[in-house]
Amino acid sequence: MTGLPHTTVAEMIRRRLDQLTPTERKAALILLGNYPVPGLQTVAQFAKQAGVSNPTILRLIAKLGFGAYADFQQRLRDELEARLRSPLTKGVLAADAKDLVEIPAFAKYWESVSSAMAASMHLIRPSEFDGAVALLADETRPVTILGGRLTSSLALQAYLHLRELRSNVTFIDSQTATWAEHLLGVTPSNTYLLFDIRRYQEDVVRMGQEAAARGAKIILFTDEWLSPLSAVAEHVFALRIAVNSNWDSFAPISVLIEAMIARLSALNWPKVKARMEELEVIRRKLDAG
Amino acid sequence: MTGLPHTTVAEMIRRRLDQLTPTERKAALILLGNYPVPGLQTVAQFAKQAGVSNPTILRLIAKLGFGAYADFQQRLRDELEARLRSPLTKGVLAADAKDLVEIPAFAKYWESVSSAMAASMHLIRPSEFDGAVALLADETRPVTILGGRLTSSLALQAYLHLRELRSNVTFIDSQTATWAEHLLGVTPSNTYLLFDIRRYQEDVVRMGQEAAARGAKIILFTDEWLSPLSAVAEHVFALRIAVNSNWDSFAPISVLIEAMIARLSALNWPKVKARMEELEVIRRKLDAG
DNA sequence: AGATGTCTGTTATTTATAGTACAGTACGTG
DNA sequence: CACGTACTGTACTATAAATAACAGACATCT
Repeated sequence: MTGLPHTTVAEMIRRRLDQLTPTERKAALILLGNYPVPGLQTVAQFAKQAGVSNPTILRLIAKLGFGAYADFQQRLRDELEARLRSPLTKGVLAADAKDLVEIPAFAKYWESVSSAMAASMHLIRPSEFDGAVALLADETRPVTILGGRLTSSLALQAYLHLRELRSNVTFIDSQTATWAEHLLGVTPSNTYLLFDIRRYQEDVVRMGQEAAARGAKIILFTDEWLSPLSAVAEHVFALRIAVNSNWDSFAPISVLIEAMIARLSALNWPKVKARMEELEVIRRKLDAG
Repeated sequence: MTGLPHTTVAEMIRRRLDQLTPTERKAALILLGNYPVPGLQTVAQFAKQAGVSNPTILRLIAKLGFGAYADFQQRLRDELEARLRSPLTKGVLAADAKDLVEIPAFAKYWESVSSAMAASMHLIRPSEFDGAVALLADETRPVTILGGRLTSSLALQAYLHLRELRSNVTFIDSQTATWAEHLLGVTPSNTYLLFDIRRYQEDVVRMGQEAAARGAKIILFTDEWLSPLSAVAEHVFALRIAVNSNWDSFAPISVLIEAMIARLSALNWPKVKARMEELEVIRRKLDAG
């Protein structure tokens, strides 16, 4: 996370290539050829791959200015991380380092969120995603959406978008008093979209369990520590939401919702388009009147 | 070098993620988050980065089927080499996408959101960010939050979090009938937090203009095409929300909200902490009663 | 041709790393 | 409430690694 050196190891080598002895150069070229993988091996492995002896490698990295082989490897890993980092933060850090400007608070947070998002993406199984989308696409299945104290903004996001795409979508608000009535009509043909992250909210959990008991299929959005609801849910999406803050980030979950909406919308676009146009007409009428 | 195994370590982890113990999962997620760099470190470094103990790492890689940590690292290096050989266009995504027969829908969307977020980050001026945070931090200024038809989920997110941090926060819901009354009490000591993206919603715009006319300071979250409200707003955050979908992504705006919350929360943590603890006590009392 | 300096590999030493055994903790179960 | 089980970290050991010291080979210059 700290500021990266301006020059890469590869550059350092290229600059001093003619100052190296023949065997050292041999090793250096092997490194550049498959950069930076050979340098991530042990000295012995690197040496063997280059066809030189152990100390030659050590002398090479010493000439490059490293005090120890471990330092050299650390530098390679830092470079690699910066290079593989999601496009999100790639440019930012370099630019800020160049300007010698202190990284603003939001940029640090941004970076943290981006890595949570990258990690989260790997936690989604494509089949699970498709399964959930299929459930949501089925207009014969009413969809009910519910979130916790904080996550209800996510629930609302899902609701506001989903209702543009299809009918039979219900949002359950925070007024727990009304929840019992919602449960009354639950049958196995219901789909529940639930949001529950740490610290898991008892009433939401109970609500989900009851819905599941009545046969409803549940799609759950939770964190890596898994809401108790994961036991009864048909589809569980456990994302990485811990970030560099006292608060969890909703971004990964939010993006997953959007991805589902995008997919849903793309899958039956003609139908969705027709619906939205109709909606538009009605809205205009209401506004005019 | 012989043919590489078809499954990557990342894939293996994803498949068995639910069979891992909590701490093992923690380590696994760290690896996936900066894949594959953490795994190229020593066991001790990896463990420290993940905040787990040495043996946990070893148990993890044992569960993945590796006989020794060295084997595990060798596999990571092999993957990395194969991956870097082909033109590295899109970092992690591209490489992992190759593993799968075809890039899953959500991965494409993810990529698109990532670049929108990266672009958005550059559109934020640090001074503007600090200014807005300062406004929100000022408890003598009541904060009113309002969003449009779809963006009200963002408004709700801001509201739910902000009210944890400070008092005097109001959320205006979509019932336009009540809006006039909200305007009645507006003075120059009011702060309005508004969300308005294309296609800009007339009623929200009018509401903001009227509040501005009465002296309220306005913080506006909008898109790069700028809501008409930007003319009257004190602080304007114009982010890039267009993505590879029929719908705009809320993620950049959402992350900006979170960044502000995080900043606010960090700036006066003792006070915030005290408030949250008090809230917790009250909530428990209500639940019990 | 002999001597000197440079380069390189082999062997020995030391450091730190991976791996193991064990014990404490928390959690669920009878 | 006691028991058993699963999980996790601490302390230790064996091992493999990096590094240092040494010696031979080669080339170059006097």
